[in-house]
Amino acid sequence: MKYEVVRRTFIMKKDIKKKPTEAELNILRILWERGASTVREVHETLYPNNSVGYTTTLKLMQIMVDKSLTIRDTSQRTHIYTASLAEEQNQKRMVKDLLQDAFKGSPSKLVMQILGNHQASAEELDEIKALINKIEKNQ
Amino acid sequence: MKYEVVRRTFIMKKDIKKKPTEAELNILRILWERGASTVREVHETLYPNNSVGYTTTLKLMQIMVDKSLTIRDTSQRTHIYTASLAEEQNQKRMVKDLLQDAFKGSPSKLVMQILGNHQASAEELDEIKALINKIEKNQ
DNA sequence: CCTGAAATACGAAATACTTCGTACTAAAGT
DNA sequence: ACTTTAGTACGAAGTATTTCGTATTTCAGG
Repeated sequence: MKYEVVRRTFIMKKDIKKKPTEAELNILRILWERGASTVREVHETLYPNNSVGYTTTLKLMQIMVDKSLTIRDTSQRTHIYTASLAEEQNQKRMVKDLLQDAFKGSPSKLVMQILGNHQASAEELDEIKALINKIEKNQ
Repeated sequence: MKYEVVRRTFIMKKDIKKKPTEAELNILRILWERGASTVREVHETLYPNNSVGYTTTLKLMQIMVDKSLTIRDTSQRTHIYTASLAEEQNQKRMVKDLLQDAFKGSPSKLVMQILGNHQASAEELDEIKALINKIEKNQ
């Protein structure tokens, strides 16, 4: 029996998710924190003393729509933006990069560095230990 | 749009070491790995197939001297470069940034993310647990 | 309807980062 | 001494990213 191979060809220039730039990440952080927001809301949260102009934020957020980092609802005059990249996805990528770039791919070295340099509560430490125990059981 | 623009200009301390760029970090990695090296050594390690020109690497390493990211010994015709930023210092900064930028400053969240997504050996996990126990005793 | 505030659209300047070409210099081999 | 080779110096082109100015649009209040 022959199977018809149905190949869907996407012209997906727009769908390639490039790593967000520094400025884009700042905006994503606000969107993750606040949820769907207008340009003005993002702008005022990010630059309470207008250290950059409103149109700068606007432009950036428009670029992010092009790059598919955000989605926007244009049904009203004032557009509403939402992060399309999930916060967790981004965390995953950033950790992967850091691991690669600065810790020669060794997760344990990275973990030891964090624990050695940053305060965590007793509860948090226990939680981590519990996770380790769980991992050890499964492997 | 008429907004009163009130901008604040921050004047930065001059001796603050700026964060190395992507390309600079690539070079630093080689220097940390190999120790003191010539431009040619770094270049050939980094681009074994000459995907970028020699003078590009040279220029970058010269810029890094300006920024005090490296030190160089010019007593011989062929200069010898050394990383002035220690690898550990850099790791510390990068982790701090990641924590700040993507994990709302919560080290335990970050640790959990790493352990959940990256394979570590039983020995490494034990090592981490040992460290946690030590921390718990001291706090 | 008109006007003005508040929004979007968009080109382009400004800045930051990377790459390269060319000039020059010192050392080594002939 | 002369030529080749391997190095540095450095301006400037090429990209990527960020910022802004100006034009245009929409809507609400008089």
